[in-house]
This record gives sequence, C-alpha cells and structure tokens, in this order.
Amino acid sequence: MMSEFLSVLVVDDHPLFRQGVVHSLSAEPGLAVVGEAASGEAALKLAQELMPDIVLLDISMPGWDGIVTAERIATACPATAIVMLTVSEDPDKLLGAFKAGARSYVLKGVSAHELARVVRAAAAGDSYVSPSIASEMLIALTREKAPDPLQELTAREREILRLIGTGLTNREIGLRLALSEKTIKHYVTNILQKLQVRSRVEAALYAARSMRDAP
Amino acid sequence: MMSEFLSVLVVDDHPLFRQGVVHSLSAEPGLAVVGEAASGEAALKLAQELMPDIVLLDISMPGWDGIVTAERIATACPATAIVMLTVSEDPDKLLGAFKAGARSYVLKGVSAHELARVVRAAAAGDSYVSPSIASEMLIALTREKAPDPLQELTAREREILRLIGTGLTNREIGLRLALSEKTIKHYVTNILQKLQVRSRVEAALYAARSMRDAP
DNA sequence: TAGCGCCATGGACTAAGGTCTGAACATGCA
DNA sequence: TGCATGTTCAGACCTTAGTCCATGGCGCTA
Repeated sequence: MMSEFLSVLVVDDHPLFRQGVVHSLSAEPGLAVVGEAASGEAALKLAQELMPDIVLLDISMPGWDGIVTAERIATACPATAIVMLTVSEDPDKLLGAFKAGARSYVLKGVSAHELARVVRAAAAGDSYVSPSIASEMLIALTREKAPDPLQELTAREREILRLIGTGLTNREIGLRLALSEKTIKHYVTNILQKLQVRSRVEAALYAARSMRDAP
Repeated sequence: MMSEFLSVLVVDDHPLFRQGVVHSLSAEPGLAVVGEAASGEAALKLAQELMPDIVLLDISMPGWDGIVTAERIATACPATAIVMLTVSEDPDKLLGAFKAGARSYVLKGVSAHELARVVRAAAAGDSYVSPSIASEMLIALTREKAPDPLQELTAREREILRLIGTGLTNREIGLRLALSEKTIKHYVTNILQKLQVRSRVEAALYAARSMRDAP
C-alpha cells in the first residue's frame, strides 16, 4: 500500500513563491513536502531520487522550462503526477505541457486550500485545469488544427512576403533580389492566392503578425 | 525615536506568494510584518491604520493595480516607503509607479535575504532597482521623449489610418464612412505625409504596431 | 524520358493608389 | 470680423499593383 501521506516535490525558481507553497502545503493534513528545487535540472534529479507522488512544476523557468522538465520527469517517473503552476501563460506552452504528460494546471493566484485540493485530485489520477487556462488551451487547440498557410509558400515566396512586410514596393523588392518587377508581381499574385488575402496590404499585415509570433 | 523593528505591510493578490514573503521576512531580524492585504483597496485602509515603515506592493493586481494603490498610499502615508514587487513588467507601468512615488523595484524572483536588504534600504530612504527593471525603465523613458506622430493626426485621419490597418481599400473605407473615394485619397496623402511613410502598406504596418502597443 | 513543380520572365490590360490644384463650408479663435 | 484649420469633394494625371496568358530552364521522380 501507499504511505498515508502524499509526497510532494515543489519546483519553482522564485524562492519566495516556493517558500509560500512549501509553508502552506506543509500545514495541510495528508500532504508532505519532501523536496524543493529551483531549476528543472535539479528537479529531475530529486524526482528520480524521491519518487514523489506529485510534482508541482512552475512553467516559466530559466534553463529547462516547465515543459522540458515535465517531459523528462514524466519519462523518468511514470507513477508521478505532474501539476503545472502558471501565472497566465502562452497557450502553446500549455499545449506543450499537456503533450508532455501534465494533466493539471493551476494559476499561481490560488489559495493554499485550493492547491491542496488539486494536489489530492492529481494524486488520485484526476486532472484539474483552472477555467481561464482551459479556455486558452482550447484556443491553442483550434489554432493547431488549422494548418499554417505559411507552410504552403515556397522559400522564394516567403522571402518576398517578408519584404512586403517591411513596406517595400515590387520594384524595390525586384532590385533587392536582382529580379524583374514582373517576376515579383507574379510571386505576389501567388502569395495573395495562397494566403487567401486580397491585397499586399493584408499580406504585409499577415507577415508582420507571423514575424511577431515566430521571430 | 522609531521602534527597533521596521514594520512591513505586504500586498499581493496571490495568497501563496504573499505567504512566502510574510514567512520569509518574519524570519529576518529587525523586520516585522504587521499586516497583509490581497487588494489595493484593502491595502490603503491597512496602511492608514498601521502607518507601516514599508509597503511591499505587487504591481499587477485586479481592481486597483499597484500603480493606483501606490499613488493613494503615498498621498495618505507620506512617511511610508513603497517597494514595488513585479515579475517583469510593462515599462509604462514601471514609469507610472515611479511617478506615483515608488522608489524601489524588486523582481519577484529574489531571495528572502535580498528582499530584506532592499526593505532595510528603502526604510533608510535609499532606492533599489533590479538591474533588468532599470534597463526597461530607461527604454520607457527614452520612448517617452519621442513625440508620437499619431498625435499629429486629426480624429478623422486616425480613424482612416485604423481602417487602412485592417487592410481595407480606399473605396471600401469611403463606403464604410459614407465619404467619397476622393476624400479618402486626400486623407491618405495627409496621413502618409504626417507619419513620414511612403505607402499605405507602411501606414498599415504602422497602424498595426501602434494598435498593438496601445489597444 | 515524360511529366511535375519551382523559378524566372515578358506583354497586355484593368484596377487601385497617390499627387496636385482648386474650392466650398463649418468651427473656433484672435 | 478675419484668418486658420478641419472636413469634404472634384478633375487631371501619373505610378503602382494585380491578373491573365504564354514561354523557357532546372531538378526530381515515376
């Protein structure tokens, strides 16, 4: 049988927050904080050593972030339930954590009691996701279904789209790439068609957005 | 004379983090946490009541954020030193806090000992700013010096710029605003001139950027 | 090797963007 | 009252953008 206590490993690079979690969870009946780590690397080592029932894992950390750490811990300790802690995160990261095996997501703003509830649920195999995080993850999922139109572009087309996104005219792009303006026009037509936009203005805005999302 | 203890009021909407701060600072010699608050409103009341030497204030909170709270506390308790706590914040907010009277800025990732050092320094009238925060504030300051070309635009021109930024043609903008296409063209010419850009594409990119910065 | 997709180009044409000049009307300020 | 500024529109004119059609070279693969 299992111990009467659920063992918890707390991982967060912020000492003050970690302190808060440790202190609060220790006061909860049935829970025992068996270790702390300030980095993903240290967390993996401790997890292998202690084989805790639950790992509380901050998503944003320097070095290995929460996602990478979750993957490695999930591989090394399949019996350990992983609970992600986050402020309000990038939807893609949330999805990454889900793929890595984490099933519970808690906002850092929760109270000690709520956190304890989630920890117990996670240990029992249940998953908990904070409402606001859930909606973000759904958004990321729907976005994931839609294939990126950028991938349909050839290398040349992507290059020209990028230049459109800096505000250059066809003539200037032709000069820059040592191609005729006619050729650029040809590419622009293709790009507009593939991206399903109506003008170079919309294409430029599209380029600006995707540059920003994935620079 | 003053008490031998420095009295501290801790304000943060995250219970776990607040717990960590309180617990850690209480362990520091010469410091006494005399109160906690989870919101700006509660913080002001407590500050007036307790007149603490230092207020530790989280920047991002629902309701009154750290800036607003800092202003009111600074007004109500001029003798109290305000120390802002932040994860990694919007430069404009940092500047706002500075104008509100906060002189110390600490990243939430600091250790308990460092935080205690900053608190003692703040009580002595010294200011402390985390290095990465300092650079962000400098950026915000230099940006503040540069006058925003958007301000030179009339309301009508701004409206049309916004529509350009959504990818509409002149004809479509005219239809939408019940104006002739000629008129739109006239405005576009003015806008390009005032923003110092060469085409509607550049104007659209400009619009997209400024929408993003200040939505 | 024949076919396919990417790259590059030209001509001809239409649509949209942008400049310049000029002008009417309203508002508000000196 | 007069003058500046913002808003609205028009005609003439030129430039840029975008479409359609056709051509040819290059490399890959069925």
